[in-house]
Amino acid sequence: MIQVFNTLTRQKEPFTPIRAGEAGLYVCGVTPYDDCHIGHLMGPVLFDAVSRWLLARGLRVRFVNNITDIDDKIINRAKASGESWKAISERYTEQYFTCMRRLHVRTVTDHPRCTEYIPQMIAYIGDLVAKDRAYVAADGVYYDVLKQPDYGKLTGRRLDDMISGSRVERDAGLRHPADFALWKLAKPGEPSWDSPWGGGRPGWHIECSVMSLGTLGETFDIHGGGDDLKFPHHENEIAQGEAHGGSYARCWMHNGLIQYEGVKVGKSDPRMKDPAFAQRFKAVHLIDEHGAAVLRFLVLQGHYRRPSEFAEKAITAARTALAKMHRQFGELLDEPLMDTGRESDFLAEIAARPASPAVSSHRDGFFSAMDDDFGTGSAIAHLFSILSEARKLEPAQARQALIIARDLGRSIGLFQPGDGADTSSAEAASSKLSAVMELVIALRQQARANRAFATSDRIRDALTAAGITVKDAKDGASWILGGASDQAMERVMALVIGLREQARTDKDFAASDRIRDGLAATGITLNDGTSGTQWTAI
RNA sequence: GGCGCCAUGGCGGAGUGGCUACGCAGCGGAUUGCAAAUCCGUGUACCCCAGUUCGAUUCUGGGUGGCGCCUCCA
Repeated sequence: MIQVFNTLTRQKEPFTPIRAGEAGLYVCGVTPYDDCHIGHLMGPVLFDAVSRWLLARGLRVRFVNNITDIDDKIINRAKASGESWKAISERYTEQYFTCMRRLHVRTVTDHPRCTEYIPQMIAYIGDLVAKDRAYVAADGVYYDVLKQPDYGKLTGRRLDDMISGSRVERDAGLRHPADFALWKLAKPGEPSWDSPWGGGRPGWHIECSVMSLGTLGETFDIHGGGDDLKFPHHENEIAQGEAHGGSYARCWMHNGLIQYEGVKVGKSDPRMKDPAFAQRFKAVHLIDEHGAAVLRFLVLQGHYRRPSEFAEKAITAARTALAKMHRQFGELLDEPLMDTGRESDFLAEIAARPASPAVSSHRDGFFSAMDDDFGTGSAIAHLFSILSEARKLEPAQARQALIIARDLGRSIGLFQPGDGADTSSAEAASSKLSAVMELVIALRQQARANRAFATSDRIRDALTAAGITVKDAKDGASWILGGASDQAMERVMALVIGLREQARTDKDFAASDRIRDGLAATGITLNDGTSGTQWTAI
């Protein structure tokens, strides 16, 4: 039995689908008007894990993640840049999709867009007006909050408090300051759709109510979104939804937000004024820099309801931990995913595999952790324990245990084929090239100073083969890269390792250590194994 | 002013009325030319004060501190 924490009731409740064997999940997506912030991916990653688990537990899941592709922010951006609002929203929507793909978010079934639902929205608003739950004002149609006796029930607030509270401002045209726009009449030059109230566009909130109705029905199982959307967005969705159809989402799930050094990194965070600070939270940048697997692991290691710390230290710790797992999986990590249409069979099959008592007990622990409000952090802890157990087992049994851990992880989107690259050297290669080249040039200069021209020429030849041209000048040497940096890195490292190998063969350990130390200073470590020396970049 | 969340060992982060996750870092040892990786071992932490209890980090009340929302936000 799966338990889910419902924000509406503030307690865990057994998950009982409206239609047996099916689950309807709606998670608020983005308004695509700017580069994707890592916070925008929290919902997709977290709810993808939720969705995968529901699938694994035998439910058919319809997972809707909307795109609010028309909004004031997009229009303002278009006005400022001269680009069309359509081009802007399409570009950033595409970026959002790309980030999701890279983060292995695979379970979303629908991405409805606002602009595809305009007629339905107009009908919906018309219904609210007809029911006297909305009214026409000078600049649009507004929802009448006073007609909703329990308005504010999701976040436990009362209308009176909000007025005295401060920032809700009186507007002469509205019946109540908390009334919100369902339809906004267009000003000249703004995008506009015809409606009974005049040309305009939908207000914020209405799109989610209408698109969830269109995809999942009037009432559905789970509505998710970021913690900051509780108010006013979700509160207003509930108001509309209940005014329209009587009942709306049954269960509300809210994910914690991204923070840096304990403080939320949001739109209006003063720190965001620093371009360098803003840059580090851009999704594309983070994925490039740290790898999707590491980020997914970091997020899943915590609990979905709690904030997620994205300080450098936290990311590094996540990478180290994941790298350790990846190393232990070895080639098992890259084995293809099981092709299974019915996830539950897959999970049942994992549960049925033979395992040592300790492994079996942690496998059970994984199931319980996930069933209890999707405790991914605790579930991952059991994975670590299985790996730890595996080290004590005979090779054949150990392999079985590793496969169990891998497949459990895969049930929530971890350990995908190719993930190893995110924790290995390849990613970091290009940025390290110039640091290593500095060392290589120094080694060559030294060889020349010692009149060891054989070594010096060997270095130049190897660099040439790597696509690097060396130029000697009076005041030192410089180099130019002709080809791809990652390939050059591999070759240069092979050269450096070869040089060190030579020194070791000559028992010149001082020289050998100078090379190791020089590399270590640039963040590259060498591992002398039985099959040769491997290198790893941090 | 209103509503809510959280306080766990050096750090991150689960969890439980008594059996003290997990990861990172640290320390000791094995291994290694030296390292790295790996392996073995190692740390009785739970904001403060009352109360309930045989027993509380875990429950109740109060306090303190941090954070979030009440404006745009995922």
